[in-house]
Amino acid sequence: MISTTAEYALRMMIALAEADGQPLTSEQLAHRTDVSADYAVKILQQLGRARFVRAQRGRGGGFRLACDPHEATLLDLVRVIDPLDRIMGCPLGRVEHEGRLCALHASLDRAMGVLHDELRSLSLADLMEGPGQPMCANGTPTPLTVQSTARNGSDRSN
Amino acid sequence: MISTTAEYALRMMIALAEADGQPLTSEQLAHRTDVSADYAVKILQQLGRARFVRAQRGRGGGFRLACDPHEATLLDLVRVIDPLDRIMGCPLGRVEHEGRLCALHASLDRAMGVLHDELRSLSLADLMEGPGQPMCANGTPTPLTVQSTARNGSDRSN
DNA sequence: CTTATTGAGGATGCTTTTATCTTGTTTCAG
DNA sequence: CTGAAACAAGATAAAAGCATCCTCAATAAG
Repeated sequence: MISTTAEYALRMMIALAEADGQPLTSEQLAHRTDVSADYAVKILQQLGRARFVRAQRGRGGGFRLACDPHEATLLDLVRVIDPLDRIMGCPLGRVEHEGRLCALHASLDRAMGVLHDELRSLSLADLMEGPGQPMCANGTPTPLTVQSTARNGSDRSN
Repeated sequence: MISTTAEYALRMMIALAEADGQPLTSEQLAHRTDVSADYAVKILQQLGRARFVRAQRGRGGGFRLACDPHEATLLDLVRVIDPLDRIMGCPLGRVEHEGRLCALHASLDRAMGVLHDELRSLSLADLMEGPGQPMCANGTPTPLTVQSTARNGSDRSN
């Protein structure tokens, strides 16, 4: 659904938001979010070009949040990395489907729509954990493991 | 959101559903759905192993639908190709987040949940076009072009 | 000014996904 | 039985995503 790089970006944005204005070096961010230091820099550069963070070079430098955590939505942040585009016209270029997508693409676009809505409904501030609840990642390097659910309706235990 | 291979799979399943029981060769399917013939076979094999289609070898053979178009959901079909997994436990393996995901992963899982719901709400039959409305793909090879929407609420013109 | 610190950005390599190629097996017609 | 039609499956190749490495530029301390 979203790329691993996009998840890294979200983790680092959360870490920066929790740092509350204080600059963090790429090394610190990488360690806190369990992202490799080299790759973290690359992602932070993309976030910088999108104006979500500001970088300060040299001694005492680092990265600081450059947006209001209550304003920046998950959708905004994810889309810095993943296009996550709505389907605007027939991907196959069929003229008769312009302005009126076929059932397949209309459905896929609708799915993208609900995904957009969901990701837009949450801000960076919503993802900040309280002081006692550390974010998922603080220097515990572990392999990524994810499992599958069969066919259960909705199931939002949150 | 979903891979191009998954979209190919959906296109071919629609073409098979519209063929109404009549077997279609991989060549015919590839042509109708604008997928390369070689790659189409690979995807059809995956759909066959998942029991959504049945293959008949030899002269006069081809692929036939092996499921009820009203029963097979988009979710079922897409997941033959893309895992599209819910997040069951902390992807970073943090013990304190097992059974209770952190805000980030809870949110990403919720987004995956609404995507599941949306894709599960539609069946293969829902994607079949009427006789006058040909599916998006009938031998018009054109590059895939998709565009982006800025920040517009919901926007389900469907 | 020199040096240490820190981000910027290009080059490179590894892995996964996407796509193609080649060989084999099944099936039917003649 | 032979040959053509058609799927099966492994090997290979090309492209995209993920990750690392190296050199350069900016900044601050001494």
